[in-house]
Parts: sequence; C-alpha cells; structure tokens
Amino acid sequence: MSVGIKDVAVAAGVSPATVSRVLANHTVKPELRERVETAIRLTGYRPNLSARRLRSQHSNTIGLIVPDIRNPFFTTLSRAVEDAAYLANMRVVLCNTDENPSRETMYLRLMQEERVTGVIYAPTRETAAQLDRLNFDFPVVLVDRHGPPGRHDSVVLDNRQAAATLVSHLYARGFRVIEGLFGNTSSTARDRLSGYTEAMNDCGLTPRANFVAPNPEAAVVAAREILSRKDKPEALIASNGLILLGIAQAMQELELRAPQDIALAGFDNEIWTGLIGSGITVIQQPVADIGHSAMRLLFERIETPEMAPRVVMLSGKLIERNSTKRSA
Amino acid sequence: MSVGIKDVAVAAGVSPATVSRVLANHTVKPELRERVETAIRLTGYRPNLSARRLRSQHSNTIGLIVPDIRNPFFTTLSRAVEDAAYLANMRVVLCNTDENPSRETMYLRLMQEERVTGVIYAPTRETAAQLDRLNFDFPVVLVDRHGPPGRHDSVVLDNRQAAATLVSHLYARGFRVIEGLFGNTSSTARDRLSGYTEAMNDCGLTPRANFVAPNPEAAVVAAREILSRKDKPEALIASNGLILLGIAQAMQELELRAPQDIALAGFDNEIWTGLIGSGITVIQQPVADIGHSAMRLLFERIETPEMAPRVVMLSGKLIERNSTKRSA
DNA sequence: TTATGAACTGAAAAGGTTTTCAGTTTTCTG
DNA sequence: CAGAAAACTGAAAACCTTTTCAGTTCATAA
Repeated sequence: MSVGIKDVAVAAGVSPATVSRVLANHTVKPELRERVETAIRLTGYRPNLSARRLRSQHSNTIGLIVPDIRNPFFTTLSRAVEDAAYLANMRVVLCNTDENPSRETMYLRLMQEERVTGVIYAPTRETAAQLDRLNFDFPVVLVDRHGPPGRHDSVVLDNRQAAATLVSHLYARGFRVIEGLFGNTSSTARDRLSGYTEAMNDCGLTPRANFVAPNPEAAVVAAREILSRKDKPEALIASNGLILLGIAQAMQELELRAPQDIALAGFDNEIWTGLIGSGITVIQQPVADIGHSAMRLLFERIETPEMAPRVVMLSGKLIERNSTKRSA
Repeated sequence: MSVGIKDVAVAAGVSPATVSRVLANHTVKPELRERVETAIRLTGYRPNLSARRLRSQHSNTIGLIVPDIRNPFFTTLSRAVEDAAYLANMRVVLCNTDENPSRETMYLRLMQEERVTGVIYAPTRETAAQLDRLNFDFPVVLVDRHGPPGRHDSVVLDNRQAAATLVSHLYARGFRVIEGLFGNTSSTARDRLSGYTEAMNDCGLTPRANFVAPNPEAAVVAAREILSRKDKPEALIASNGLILLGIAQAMQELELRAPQDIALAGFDNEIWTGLIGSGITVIQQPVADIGHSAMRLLFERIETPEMAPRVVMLSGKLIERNSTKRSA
C-alpha cells in the first residue's frame, strides 16, 4: 500500500486538511508546517495526482494535437509548448494525427475525457471546416493553421505574404517559369497557394500548382514526375519542409542540382537546407515564437474566457541561399 | 455542470454500476446495454479519466523521459513509443531533461505522482549510476543507454561493435589517423568510445578522443578547433547525430569537404546525412525497433514483474557513403 | 479586561468513477 | 417441475484528495 495524505497526517499529529494546506502553500502555523514537512520527508509521501485532479477539478494538463511530431516544425513547436507548460506547472499530452480526421476526432474526444485545461491544435482542413459545429468545453488555440474566420484564437504565419515573397525573390533573380508543389490537407498550404498564385499573376506569370500529401514519400513521387518532364520549370517552390525534402531527394536521384538545373525554394529552415549542396533558399518560420504565442493565448483565454478571439500572425523571414542564384 | 455516469444511469433507468459495466464491456443484458448506449449518445457523456484512474488504480499512462525531443533519434523513438502506447490504449507523458540530472529526478518524482504504469527512460550517466539506489514503484525500461549491470530491463544498440565497425571501415579504406568526438553525458557515448579505442588498438593505431556536450553548438566549437589544427586527422568520427551535425557545420564554415579534406563518419542515419555533399557514412540505428522493443519489454515486465531483467541489444548497420571514400 | 475580529485547524462532505457484495432473475439439469 | 447454478443487477463502499464550514485559538483594540 502506498502512503497517503492520512498517513502523513497521523505521522505529523495533524488532520489531513492541514497536510493538504501545507502542500498547497496555504496559511499554516510554522510549527505545524515544520512537523508536516518532516512527516512528508519521513514517509516519502507523494501526492496522487488523479485524486487531486478529481477533487480540485483542475487537470493542469494541456493537449497538443499535431499531425506528426517527426515533422521538425512540430518537433520544435512541441518543445516550446512543453517548456512553457512545465514552467506553468502543467503536463502535456501529445497526440499525432497523421493528418487523419478520424484520429483527430478521437483525440479531441480523449481531451474531453482528460478534462484538459486547454488544447493547442493544428487541424486538417477537413476538421477545421467543422470546427464551429463541434463544441468543446475547453479552450482551443489553433496553431500553424486556421479554422473558420473569427471563431478561434490562433497563431499562424503570414502565409500568403511569405509565399509571395518567395515568388518575387525568384522573379527578381530572373526566373519566369515557376511551379509550386503544395500540400493538400492544411489551410496553410492553401494560403501559401493563394499567395503564390496572386504573386505570379501580379508578375504577369502563369501559376502552375501541383498537389500532394504533405510527406516526403509522396513528394518524391510528384517531384520525380515534374523534374522528368522535358518542359520542366525553371524554378520549383515547396509549400513545406517535408515536401521540400522530397524534392531534394528526387533531385539527388535524378542528379539534378540547384540552381544549375533548376532553382529550388521552400518553407522551413531545417538544418539540412543550409548544409545541402550550396544551400536552399527558404522562408524561415519563428517556430518557437509560434509555440510560445500559442501558450500565451491559451493562458490568457483561460484567464478571460469571454474575450474576443484573437489571431496572431507572425512573419516569415527569407533566407537567401544559392539554390535560387541566377543561372548563368 | 458536465454530465456524469449518474445522469446517464437516470436517463437509461439503470444503476450507475450498470453504466460502468457497459463502458467496460462487462456482461450486461442486451436490452439494458442498448438503453445505456443510447443514453450515452443522448447525454453526450464522456467518462472522467481522473475519477476512473483514482478508483481503478490504473493510470494507463506511461512516461517517456528523454534528453531532448528535438534530437531526431528521440523524435523517432517517441513516435514509436506513442504508436505502441495508443494501440494499447495508454497515454504518454513526454519529458525533456536536457541531460540535466536535477530535471531527471524532478520528472521521476512526477512519474511517481502520476502513478504511471511504467516508464521508458534514457538516463544520463550521472543518474544512471544511482539508479539502483532509487526505488520506483513502477517498472522502468532503459532505452539507448544502460544503467548498473543486471538491474534493469534495457534496449540498447551494440555500441562497441558499432564504433568498431566504423573504425575498421575507415581502416580498410586506408585511413590511419582517426580521431573521435564523443559525448560526455551518456553511457552510450562511453561505450562507443570503448569500441573506438579497442578497435584502434587492434589496428595498431593510436586512439585520440575528444569530449563535448552532445549538442550541435558545443560540437561546432570543438570541431572548429580540431579541423583548424595543422596536424588535423585524416578522419573524424562523431559519437552521435547531433555531434555529427556540428562537425558538418564547422566543415562548411571552414570550407572543408569530405572526403577530400578529411574523412567523416558518425552515428544516426538522419535524412541530411544522405543529402549533404556526396553523403556521410554512418551507423544506422533501428530506432523504431528500439522503441517498440522497449514497449514490449515494458508490457512484459508489467505482466510478469518478478522476471529477471533483460537486455535487448540491437545491431547498427553501416551505411557506406562518399564521406569515407579513399582519398586520391 | 472584554469584545471583536483575524488566523488557524479539524470533521466531514464532495468529486466521478469502479468494485464488492448481496440479492434477484434467468437458465439449466435431472 | 423443483432445485441448483449461472447470469445479471443495484446499493453502497472505496479510491485519495481538496474544500467548506464551523469551531477554536490568538492577537488587537476599546
């Protein structure tokens, strides 16, 4: 049998209530506090968090629902979220959805059952669209992706702007035939597509977009096709880090080099983008900031539930590297 | 007020006990079961996991304690652990220790308070050394790193063998002056050091080992020093992926290329190791296997607590790439 | 000194489940 | 068809805390 608060109370010659108060740093006479503390030490007492949560109705738990923790963007995000959580003395339950809506709803249900304090969530477009139909009894902050307008707190990159930046960068460097390879599951990919399309039109160029599941395996296949065409484009844009990776792998297979054979640019400043070849031009996202902002929004929402939903939009930063150098 | 099992019971005209039995798939008359199930649907009832855990004394939670989820090795490991956990209907609480012993003990305490079913844990050498002094009331499976011999279940790579493989590979390719850059916090780095040292001696070569905190930032600094020496080695071995990355960054800074300027090999077959330059030779670890094995060991330990501790040792696989090609 | 209020403490209830135990119904056996 | 066994159900206890409420002690002010 493990030692409970009663045992400590007996050992210290006080009531369980007093032990509880010592634990919670409530007001207790110094002498009793002393006795309780040594009793805790002696008995090796460890509070039972399930019991505490049940009685206090505070789970001190936040849920983090992301497509796949192996995507470095979400890895870094999760680390930022966890650091902030543990500072606030909260636990994090991590869920990987694999961009699968049925897993999403299952995890949202789980969050309900855990009675989480709040959730940070990167939804697929499919689930995001129904987000106002669902009714959670915990606050949700969307991250990296947005839901129906004006309904939820969210933290996103200025994706249209970022994609447009990429296009105008390529345009300025002299590229004219610029294709894009975009994910098909997230609002983010959509926004980047819009930014790309508009910017292309503004430059008087014809946009050409390809769509693919946002993972390297699917991207390799798509990239192979694009890169093998005899009318292959002068430049290729990837809508996220995983797709960019797929393209890089396909290029290695086909022994194509950037920018000599084709220019290449994308999103997410992963380590390898600076190391490979002579560097790949990317939009760097302030990933840790995104995580911290999301936690801040979440805490503020918990504090002030009736506050109007807020959208935090952060800017990406263009990291120019050699993959978009003007070809000789 | 949220709806509880009592409300469902009232709605279905049965006792709370019966609702509980329906939930747990115990034996209940079909007709009642039917009524309960519709009552659950109608009321939108979601069980309270804290209450369930408190009463049933099963947390269905496993703890995963790793140095840093951003290390791709642990990212992949965690994904494998979580997949296995959710299949077994368990939650995962993830903890990052940053190789910091005081964070380790704090998280182990937390695991105690969560009354976790078990823990999967990659300890620092410092904490590992005291591991038999600590007494947990949950099973622990060590992963990637080992503790005092014969005390705990663990899943590790055959690190000495793997390091030796790297040395003999380099030797076979004609390299003779081979230095190593090793982490200083884990048993794993120590084992790789031993393997390196022995293999070097066996080849009649003089080992030369450098030590560094196992992160890219520290490794860059150390690598700069080594690579700038006028008597710099013919080949350099990194004891893990983060250190290898640091070396790669330093080489890029100094405009050194492998294998032309110096041969390079290391551990962890991260994506970028195949993409950078003409590829870096590495030992690939069966990371997902390690995670799954750890979960298997954990479940078996829970099943049969008195079983003697077991060590699962997996083999690494040499991925030969151009960074260790014989220099002209 | 006494009244007043503040500070502190303990008994008991409450939080939402599962589980035990005893009782009731149903099924089976002869 | 009687009796025994099996299957099922409900009342109440239990899990371990926190919190409320009332009571006690202590200090302060009049």
